[in-house]
Amino acid sequence: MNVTGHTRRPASIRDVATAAGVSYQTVSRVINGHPSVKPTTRERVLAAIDELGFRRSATALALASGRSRAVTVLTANTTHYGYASILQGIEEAARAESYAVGIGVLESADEAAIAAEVRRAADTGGGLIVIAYDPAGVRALGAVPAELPVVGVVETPASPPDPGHPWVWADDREAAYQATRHLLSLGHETVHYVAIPSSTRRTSARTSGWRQALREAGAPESRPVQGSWGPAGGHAAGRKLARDPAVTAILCGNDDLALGVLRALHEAGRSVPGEVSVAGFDDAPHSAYLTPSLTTVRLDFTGLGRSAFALLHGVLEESARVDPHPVSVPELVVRESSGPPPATV
Amino acid sequence: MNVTGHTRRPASIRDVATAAGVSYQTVSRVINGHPSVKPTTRERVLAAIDELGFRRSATALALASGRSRAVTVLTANTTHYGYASILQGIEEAARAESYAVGIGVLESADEAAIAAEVRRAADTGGGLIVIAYDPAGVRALGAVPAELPVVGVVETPASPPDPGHPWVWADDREAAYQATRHLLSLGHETVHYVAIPSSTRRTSARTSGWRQALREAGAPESRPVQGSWGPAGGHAAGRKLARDPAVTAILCGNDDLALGVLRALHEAGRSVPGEVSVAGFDDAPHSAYLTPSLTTVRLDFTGLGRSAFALLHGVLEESARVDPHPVSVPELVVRESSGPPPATV
DNA sequence: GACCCCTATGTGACCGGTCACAATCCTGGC
DNA sequence: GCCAGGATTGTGACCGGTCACATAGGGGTC
Repeated sequence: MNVTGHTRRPASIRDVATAAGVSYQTVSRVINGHPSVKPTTRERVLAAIDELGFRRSATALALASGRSRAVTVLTANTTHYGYASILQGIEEAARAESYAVGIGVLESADEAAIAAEVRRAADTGGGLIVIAYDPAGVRALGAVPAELPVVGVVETPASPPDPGHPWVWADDREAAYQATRHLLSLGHETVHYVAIPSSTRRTSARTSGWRQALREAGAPESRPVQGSWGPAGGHAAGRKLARDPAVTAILCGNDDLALGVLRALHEAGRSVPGEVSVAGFDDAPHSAYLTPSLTTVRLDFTGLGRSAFALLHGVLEESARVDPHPVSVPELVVRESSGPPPATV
Repeated sequence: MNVTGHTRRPASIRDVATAAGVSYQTVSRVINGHPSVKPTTRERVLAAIDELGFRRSATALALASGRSRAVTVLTANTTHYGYASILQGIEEAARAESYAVGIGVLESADEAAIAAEVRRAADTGGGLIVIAYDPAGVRALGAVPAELPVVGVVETPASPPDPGHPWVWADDREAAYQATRHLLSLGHETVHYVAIPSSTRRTSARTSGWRQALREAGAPESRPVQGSWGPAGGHAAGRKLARDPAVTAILCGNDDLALGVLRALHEAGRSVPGEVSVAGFDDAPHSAYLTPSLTTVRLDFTGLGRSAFALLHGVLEESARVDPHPVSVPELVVRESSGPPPATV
């Protein structure tokens, strides 16, 4: 029955209190579901709340109680498929717990800029989730003050930049291992690798999974070709590889790189999968519709995001602690872009 | 010189005040750059701030002053290229003005769910930007209470769902018009259209731009084929169109749809652009690397996001009002997927 | 009937800032 | 030397909630 007219200041608990003829504390008890409130009183208060259109101020709640029910996600990018999916997963889980989701983009990998961004995020209050798949993210994770509740979404669980912080990860190493084994099992002598920018100075999880598969098979190892995140990087790398007739199988650090590689091979007149097999990483939505459709490894980014939030939620609230390090299992998706090597050598 | 040890409560302005030997109000004046503070005093306060590592609480600021320096972006999706790019643009502009960016995903188009999400966003305080490219977004924009500062990113400026709210838009109509003209100019008798889900019950801006070009050229008009957002929808639509030998040119509502169409044509054995020309919409990063590379219309989504924020910023703060309805000019990008129709009919 | 405990409710202080107003200091003009 | 008036600085109340503690009524129990 909200027949109010003018744009006026929203109702506070004191407004509700006077309307219901009780004290503000009683109103507070009602909205918090405190047990010892007489049913009739509760009814009266609820009616007043309804009539005045009262909504509890998140700001005041945060200030008074300390707990803010908010997460800020720090990421280097929002447009890449993997990042965007993780974000979507976080948002989904956060919404279910009625947490607010904030986002901060780490535009530059510059120490000072990152520190500033981390401070800004910290000012917001609440928890932090840092997507640390790239140098900027890794630095940001490292720059988070120890007392702040934070969860990292990392590439390599073996080397968390800051041991005090919990993290989630997808098993990239296993995924790369599987993809490489798949290519080797088709008969390729070896597999070349086009890498995404490494998150650390050391080799990435994807790189080491690839290498491990080669070693186990006794296949010759080549240096990974350094790519970027997008198709342009893959295209450049693909041009180099296309010139080498010995190259018959290429694993790419993500599907966008693979797309660029595919294009470069096409331009060089090398057929896929006839002459060269290509495998991607991530199973982006478009990969199934490329021509040739792309063999890749599917990772559950959305689930990863949800896990990250669940973990943070556990850190923030005593209530439901969760399994510290959930791992999603990668799934090899074989499509048209991979096949046996050319018959004769 | 922050040699503090334990994890203790962050410093407040009163802590700074006692440390500097002044009143809390003076500290407030210093952090707000108020002119009438004696330089020596200011120095002392700044030193204390530095030493205690003081950071002004955004929460307390918001509560006390009312202004919250925050934007919440409401969107149906974060993973699609266009949406993600708009978001990135908003974040970029917001960061420059040191605004916090929140995000809420409209998972369902259900009225109640949307209303709940809008309320949640409103609770956060600050401004709202609603990406109203789809039914969920349009509804959300409509559900925003009149007193809330909000900017819509809409598809069709002609019919803003709520006239009270300002909006920005990219000239989708012009873009579709250009793309259609391009295909017609190559000699195609007509152009078929695979549509994205319309944001309104009426036809979308893209649809009407396409139709206008057909009318002006006196080309026969067909009913738009209803697609979805992703490549799967395009694939389904493409299969239908591939069966009709009269179809020689297809415009798609976005690049993902075009990808699906391309794939369907390939599977049906119809060559692109030999037998059929295809054009997309948006110029997603991967479109240049497809085979054939995709003719499309580039839209400056990031710029659109920046404009949206600028507009909201103007609404929120008296200071710098901006040009109410900035429009970015679409740019036709001709690539391999479009060409003249087959020689004989 | 005194005593105790539990239920139901109210009161004052506080979270960390801002705002409006009062109080003090200093300086120039006459 | 006195006073107006701007420059500086301080005080109390408030934003909208929460928290810790006090207060008033009922039942039991002995």
